[in-house]
Amino acid sequence: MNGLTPQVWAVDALAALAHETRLAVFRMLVTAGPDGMIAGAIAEQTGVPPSTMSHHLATLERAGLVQARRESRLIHYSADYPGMRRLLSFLMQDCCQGAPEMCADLSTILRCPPVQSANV
Amino acid sequence: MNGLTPQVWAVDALAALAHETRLAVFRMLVTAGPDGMIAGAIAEQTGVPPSTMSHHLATLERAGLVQARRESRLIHYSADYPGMRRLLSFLMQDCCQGAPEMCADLSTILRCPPVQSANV
DNA sequence: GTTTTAATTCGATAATTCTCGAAATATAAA
DNA sequence: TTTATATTTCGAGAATTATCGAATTAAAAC
Repeated sequence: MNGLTPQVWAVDALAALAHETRLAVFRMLVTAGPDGMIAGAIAEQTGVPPSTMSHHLATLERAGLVQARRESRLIHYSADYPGMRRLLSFLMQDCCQGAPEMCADLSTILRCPPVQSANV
Repeated sequence: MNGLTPQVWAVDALAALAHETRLAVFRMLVTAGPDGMIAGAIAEQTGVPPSTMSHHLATLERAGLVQARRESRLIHYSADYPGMRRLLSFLMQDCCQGAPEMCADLSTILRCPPVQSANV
């Protein structure tokens, strides 16, 4: 998908989220929804200088966890849902081998509509 | 639970996994099951010197992702299932706000027994 | 007690990541 | 075309993390 093994990609994605500011930004962007937020607002709302924030956003983007979209002078950053889903799915499947002790029932604690499970 | 806010704890846990060697070790320990593996075997199997591995194991333990248990001279490390579950649950609930684009149906791709979902 | 084995801690260096002001780029408005 | 605004890239210092041999601790065997 991007020339990296799943492990290496996962390490990058985990590292991207393993930072107080970047984790906060990702959460903000999830809350902001598909339109996301413009770079300046992200920097301001977190109290981080624009150049520093730019690096953090680039890190998140390289990791496939956020997307940038230019709209005239403004750059909108938004959460990359498939990217995050890929990470969750890696952690549950590859990393945890789907072990029920870690993975079972996680859906039930979410506000996801309960799956009409295709029973085996 | 440990004097840290959930965010700070999550950052530590993510950072612990955001390393090629440590991610590989965690996966090994999940595969090894509840008995885990002794420190020496982990070091040998990954080709990392014991002192280096000791640091990595300590990092994973501090993050609540593995457990150490001494048995005479040997120290067994095993995956901390509740710890990992806490991380997954943080990522899905707090971080992703349970957004279906990221979280829905993740259980269905696992070998978890399908949940007898308590429909609303 | 001494020796042996397993693992950790120490200590010092190397490598990476973080931070942020200054300079550069991109786009639009005047 | 100049000016203004939004953002990034550059560059360099600070901080953190990684690595691993040597020394140390822990437990058992001799």
